[in-house]
Amino acid sequence: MKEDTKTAKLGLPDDFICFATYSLSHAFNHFYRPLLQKLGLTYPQYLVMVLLWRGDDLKVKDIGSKLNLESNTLTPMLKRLETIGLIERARDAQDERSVRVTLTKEGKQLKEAAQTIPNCLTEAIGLEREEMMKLIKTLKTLQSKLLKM
Amino acid sequence: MKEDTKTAKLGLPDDFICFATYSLSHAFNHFYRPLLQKLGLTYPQYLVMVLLWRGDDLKVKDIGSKLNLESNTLTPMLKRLETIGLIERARDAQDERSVRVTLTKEGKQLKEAAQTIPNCLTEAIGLEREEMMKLIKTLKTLQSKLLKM
DNA sequence: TCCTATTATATCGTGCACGATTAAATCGTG
DNA sequence: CACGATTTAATCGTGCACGATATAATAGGA
Repeated sequence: MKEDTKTAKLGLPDDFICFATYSLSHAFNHFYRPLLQKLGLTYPQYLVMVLLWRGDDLKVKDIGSKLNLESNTLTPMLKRLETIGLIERARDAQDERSVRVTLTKEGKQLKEAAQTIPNCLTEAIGLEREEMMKLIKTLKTLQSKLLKM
Repeated sequence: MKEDTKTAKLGLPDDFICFATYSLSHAFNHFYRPLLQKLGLTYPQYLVMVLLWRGDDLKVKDIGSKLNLESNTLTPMLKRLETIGLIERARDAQDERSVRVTLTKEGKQLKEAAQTIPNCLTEAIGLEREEMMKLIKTLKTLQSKLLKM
């Protein structure tokens, strides 16, 4: 594209990488939207469901630390997932401060319908697994450096 | 709640590149927030300002195509930038469908205060220029594949 | 025990993301 | 020239992101 020459000329690669990430993040959102619409999920809701499919019965705190989100974002989101009948929320009997999140029968069943999604992505981007893992590692390294500041 | 538990041990599926991007995008947000707070800008607002600092007088459409955003997001955001006195919005005399966005004197002056931000990022991530350009190219390739679906 | 600090979740306000829709200007073709 | 199609912004509703704050439960120490 034209903006390549434009930005390169101005010598702001550092700005440019935040542009690239910002843009790519939206692109993933665009890509997933139609697939997730069939499941009745938004993208962040899908991430929560993936976590629960991998290990049911998580505290809000657990979900938050894995997705880097806090209760101000998660509480309303989990309430929506509860409203549509995919999860249940209940105070932990041992520690009433915590809320435990568990899958309902419907929530567990949805996993089947979601199985094809990762394959759709793999086909779309057409990267070898090893190449992809390398890229992911690079992105994670970058992220940890940013958050350490 | 230190970063090591937030990033290094992110319990997300390692083979989901979308998770890494999602997380990295938020990490950029976290990184920029305190720096931008001094300028009175949010992260998306900063991206718009960077575009305008690179080349003043852009149509809403131009900004949108570079940031992958549309008028439903941009119009309110640009109005806020106008309210705080950094930009001006005016219909294009040649084509009244378009709105041209230009920097005010204050908007141009803010560029000086923003000059240090890219250096902060460069120091934080510690990547060689060439390595960075390579990564950016990879991200852009990925994005174009996703959007082609 | 009581008191204070910490922890976990919830609430509120502002701003961004985006599908759907609307309205107006312009374009293209007959 | 006329008129339907396209283009460009704006508007609306819902959901997410997040700082600030509130509330209740628990932990730890004097």
